[in-house]
Amino acid sequence: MTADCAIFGFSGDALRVLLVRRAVEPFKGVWLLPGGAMQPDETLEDTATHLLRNLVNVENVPIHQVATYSSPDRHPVRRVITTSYFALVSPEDHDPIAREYLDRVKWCPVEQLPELGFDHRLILHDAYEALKDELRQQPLAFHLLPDSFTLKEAQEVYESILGEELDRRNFRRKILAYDFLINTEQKKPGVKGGPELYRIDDAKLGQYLQ
Amino acid sequence: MTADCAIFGFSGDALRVLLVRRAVEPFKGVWLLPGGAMQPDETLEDTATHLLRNLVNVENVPIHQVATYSSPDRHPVRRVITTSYFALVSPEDHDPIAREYLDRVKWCPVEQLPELGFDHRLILHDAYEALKDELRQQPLAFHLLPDSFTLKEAQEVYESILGEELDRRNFRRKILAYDFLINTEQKKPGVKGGPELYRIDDAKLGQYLQ
DNA sequence: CCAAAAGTGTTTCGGATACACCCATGC
DNA sequence: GCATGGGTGTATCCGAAACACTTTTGG
Repeated sequence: MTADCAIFGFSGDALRVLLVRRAVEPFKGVWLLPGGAMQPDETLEDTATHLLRNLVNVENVPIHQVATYSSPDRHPVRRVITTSYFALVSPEDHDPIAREYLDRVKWCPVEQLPELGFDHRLILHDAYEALKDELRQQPLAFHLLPDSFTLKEAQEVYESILGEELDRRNFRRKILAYDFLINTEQKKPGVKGGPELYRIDDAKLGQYLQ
Repeated sequence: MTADCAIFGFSGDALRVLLVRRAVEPFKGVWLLPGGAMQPDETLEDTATHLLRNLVNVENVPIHQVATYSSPDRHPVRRVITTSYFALVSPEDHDPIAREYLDRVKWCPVEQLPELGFDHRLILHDAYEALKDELRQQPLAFHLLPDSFTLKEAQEVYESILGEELDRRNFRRKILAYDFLINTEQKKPGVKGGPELYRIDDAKLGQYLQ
């Protein structure tokens, strides 16, 4: 029993997902989603949370269960049932660390995926769809932004995740309708137009999540 | 590793869910959702499908995965991870059969649930929410109806599942917008108003499912 | 005939979309 | 000063919801 995690990150340009490369057989040299075996006294959520801590060194990032995959032949050697999760983090937080049975770790743009081992292509596809569904229903991407940010930057996060362009004015109205956005009354220097900087009221944002 | 299944049935009056009562310890005499252990060469979907065949003798009923529960203490004796599914069947198809470690099986109205063992109250709650979400998005309840039926009967199925009353005219327009409903040009006798009977084009209905 | 239920069409509302103008800044 | 981007408001569209009248049938 394992937990596989699609760790999505936004780095300022494109949405990326963390991939690892196995250093041991089977599937040596093949790219995979990071995964870990569930330990005797932990939940699958614990397992996924440990992955996040070990690979990208983040704590308290919400994880979302997606689905469970149980085909008997999905792993060529032994029976492995896996439950998938997704999480959203900022890649800058920490460089991913290759360790144990992995020899490489990389942030891969979701539009330029290599071949993935096992059934991880399917798992990633399902996780990405779940991420988009969630983002359309609740504002779960604001922890990717710096302490203060412009609405343009927030919009770029949304567009990168959803993979589509959004109307600037409609996006603005939609997220300003929330009350967790606080106008700092300051303008971001060095940018034409002088965009206003906003920050998040964490307590109020939390009310919209989950 | 087990699969637990919330088997929902519509019997003409209210939405019901199939509950079983354990005949052995632990939790002897306690009501539960039916569940089964995954066998070595089957998927969890297979396990859930076998439950449906053994308990209510139906085949080819679509099942929907809901979530996986892995808390170490959810089962008092040993570690059991379970993946939940829901399915929609017609209770008239077959009387449920008590066998093996069960001494009773019943169709229980979802509004009058007894105490459930383990964490099955939570599992059932999640499954019911998933059922409602799915029904709002796709017409997955028409196999509960007889070969020919009135729109009123179809509406009652929807209302029982969703637990809310629907506007007759809006409901009518919404489902007539689909092209899988065929007017048989016959009227149902014995009912005031002389409602028209419809039947389903299975091939076209299938296009809207999944 | 009359009560009850079925068939039909219109209005309204809210959210989402599309779109145009003015203002602020960097160069 | 001018090109680029930011801030603001309005018209439109679409699906959902609310709603009233006529027709058909059983009693």
